[in-house]
Amino acid sequence: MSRRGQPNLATPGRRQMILEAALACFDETGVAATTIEQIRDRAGCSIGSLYHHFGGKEGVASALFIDGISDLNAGLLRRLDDCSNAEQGVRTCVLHYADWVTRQPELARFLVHAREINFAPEARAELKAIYQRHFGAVFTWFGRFVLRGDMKQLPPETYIPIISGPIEDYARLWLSGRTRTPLVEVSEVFAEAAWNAVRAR
Amino acid sequence: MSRRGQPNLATPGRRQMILEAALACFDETGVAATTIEQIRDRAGCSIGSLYHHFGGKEGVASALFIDGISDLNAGLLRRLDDCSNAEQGVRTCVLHYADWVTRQPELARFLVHAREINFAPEARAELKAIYQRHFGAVFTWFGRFVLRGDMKQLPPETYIPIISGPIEDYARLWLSGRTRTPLVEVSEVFAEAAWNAVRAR
Amino acid sequence: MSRRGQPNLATPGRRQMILEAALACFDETGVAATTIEQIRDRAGCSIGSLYHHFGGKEGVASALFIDGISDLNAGLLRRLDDCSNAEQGVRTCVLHYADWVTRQPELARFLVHAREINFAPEARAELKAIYQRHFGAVFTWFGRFVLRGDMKQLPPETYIPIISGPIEDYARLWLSGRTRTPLVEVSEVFAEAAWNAVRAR
Amino acid sequence: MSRRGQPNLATPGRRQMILEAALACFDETGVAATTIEQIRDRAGCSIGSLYHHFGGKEGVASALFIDGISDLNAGLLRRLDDCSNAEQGVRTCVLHYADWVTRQPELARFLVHAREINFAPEARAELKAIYQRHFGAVFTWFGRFVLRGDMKQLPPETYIPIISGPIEDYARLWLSGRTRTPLVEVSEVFAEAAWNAVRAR
DNA sequence: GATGAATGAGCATTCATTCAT
DNA sequence: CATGAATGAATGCTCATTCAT
Repeated sequence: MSRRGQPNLATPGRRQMILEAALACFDETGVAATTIEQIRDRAGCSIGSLYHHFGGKEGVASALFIDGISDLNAGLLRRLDDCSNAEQGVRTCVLHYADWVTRQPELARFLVHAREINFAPEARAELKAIYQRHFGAVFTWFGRFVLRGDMKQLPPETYIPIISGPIEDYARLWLSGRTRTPLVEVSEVFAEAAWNAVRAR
Repeated sequence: MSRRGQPNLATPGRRQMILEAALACFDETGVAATTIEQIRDRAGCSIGSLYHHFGGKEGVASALFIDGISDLNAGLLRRLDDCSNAEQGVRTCVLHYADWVTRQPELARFLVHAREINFAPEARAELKAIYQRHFGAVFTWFGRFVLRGDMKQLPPETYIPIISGPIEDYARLWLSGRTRTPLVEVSEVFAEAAWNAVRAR
Repeated sequence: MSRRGQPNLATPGRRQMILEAALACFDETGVAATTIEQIRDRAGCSIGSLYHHFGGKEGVASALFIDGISDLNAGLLRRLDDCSNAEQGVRTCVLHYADWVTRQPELARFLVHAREINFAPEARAELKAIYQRHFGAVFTWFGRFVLRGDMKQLPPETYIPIISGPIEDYARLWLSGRTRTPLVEVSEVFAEAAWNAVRAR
Repeated sequence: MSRRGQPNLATPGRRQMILEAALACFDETGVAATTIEQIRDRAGCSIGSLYHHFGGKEGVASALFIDGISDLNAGLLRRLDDCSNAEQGVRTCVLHYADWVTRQPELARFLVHAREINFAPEARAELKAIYQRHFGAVFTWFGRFVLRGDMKQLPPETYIPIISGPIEDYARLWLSGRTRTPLVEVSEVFAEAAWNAVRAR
């Protein structure tokens, strides 16, 4: 998942250390409130090094976000490959999100708060391309089941909120500590609700 | 809905002008990035005046947020009063949110981005009380229908994400300009999906 | 010569103190190399105050430059008023420059090094207007003597370099300490040379 | 004119490429504002290489300046060799400067802005020696005509400002784009003015 | 000779907040 | 209640310079 060839595969390398330090800081303090100095402290590198590699806080946040969203997306597409009907597909969307968030809550918290990030134009473009590719693949996957009559025919832009909205909402709740029931204990409920919301009758 | 006795009901007064200016600034620049100076410019008042009335930027944001959330909540409870069964109640939750966001998008955008606000302890306490009162009333309203078997029996903390998650997700999409289809054109779809997700079979 | 109404005529006021401190710093260290901190130290004010009044180093330099050039120009026009023929006018241009530079060498040094200043667009516009007004007046004054045949008819843009170039060149030399002979001791030589360069034969 | 023995006369070599890149940068951005990084970009070399050859930005600027001034001076002495009287000599000083500036405006612009350069002590010493040698030769050349009574007897330090000041002033004007009339079109005017300013009557 | 990652002192700038008028 | 000059801690960022490879 590393986005650039590393000169040395053995050591984690400055780049990776900075990314990890930044994620921890963002998670504790929020992206906006985190200072370059805090990241520098935690990564144990110099300010110059940080700028050399990422060009600033936004650069770090962008790299982190793009890596994270790419991993989340790739995981879903892999799991959809093993599904053979609409219900499995819908449930997988919900369950994969719950699993992924449970496994890496810091990164999840970061992605969820991403609204604060001021992406540079290039990062913005890269993100847009990633989204288009991903949602293109997802819609292609589900399209046949809608055509076949297994799923309701709905305005296209409503499928994602209907299927993923509730589990994302609950994940936000859990990530922020406002509920203690783990995601995995309720993910089946959300999977069931999602399927009921879009299945054809 | 005004939270403090006003010395003069006729004039909008400094207080209100500042709140309006702040909302516009928050909407354009984001809460964190908005400076006192920008609010001052727009409100046409002095820095001192702003501090006199609200004690700082967070004070303005808190007042705005509490007024907004109170209005949103009160509206829902009023409309639930006119409902007589579970399906009407569930649909009303979705439709009221869609209506309210459509009528005051700036305020909605502000509430949605509220994560950035650093509420003072008192404001935090006031908010908590408001939420408890509100959700207590809402759960009381729906409780009998669950007991009566009209709605599924689910883990309590999942009802709100399941019913409101999708429309809130879509509202975020629309408020940020990433979709052009107005909320009212799809709110029926979300109301239907919500009801299907929680109705008993 | 103060460019803004002062709230208090008795005290020099922060504004003026900052200008004086800045001139001293610019003179010792050069505009580019002078730091805000140095000006702040010398003026005995806070950083915020400096920004409040001038918006940064360039703002201070602009104000200083505009005040200085205005004073230099105004003095010349006043002295030209007392001249009644071309020779007196030409000599006055040279002698006034020499006198002015001798009287306020720090300010002169600053004006001469002004190339380094990064004027804000507004300051640039104000300067342009000042130059146009000044040189308009000067050319009007001399115009009749050219028409009358007292002075050579030359390409218009060559008069100023020919008349003022030598004394300005020498002033630069003297201001930088590369010659020790005071301006006043040689200004008659330059006045004579200037007149010989442009007089009609 | 190369100042160090080159290992290879055929290729322009890193050294020359860096000098050319630096001149272009200095011309566009000014010496003080140009960064090592910009020069590196343009020269297509590494930072290390730049330091290896010149020891830093000032080193590049010094080399450029010394090469430039040497070329300008040498050209004048060559042309003075062909002159046989005072008037020809004076006119040549003016015309040579105009020609040289016209032929290499970027280098001329750089020499004119040289005030910003922070020469190293050795460079400073080398420059001083160059100036002494040059002006010694020039004064020797002109000396006999002053003694012979062809030129006015003036304070020695005023000759250069009087003869060269106007054309240098105009060159600055033209190099900065504030006048559009080419130097060659007015250089005769300045040559004439210079001669009139110093000729004996 | 060439490379470029690493360094960190140094600087400009912002902005919330105070308080005398 | 209103004003806005004054404050200065906090922060982002630049850029010359070093040095191991």
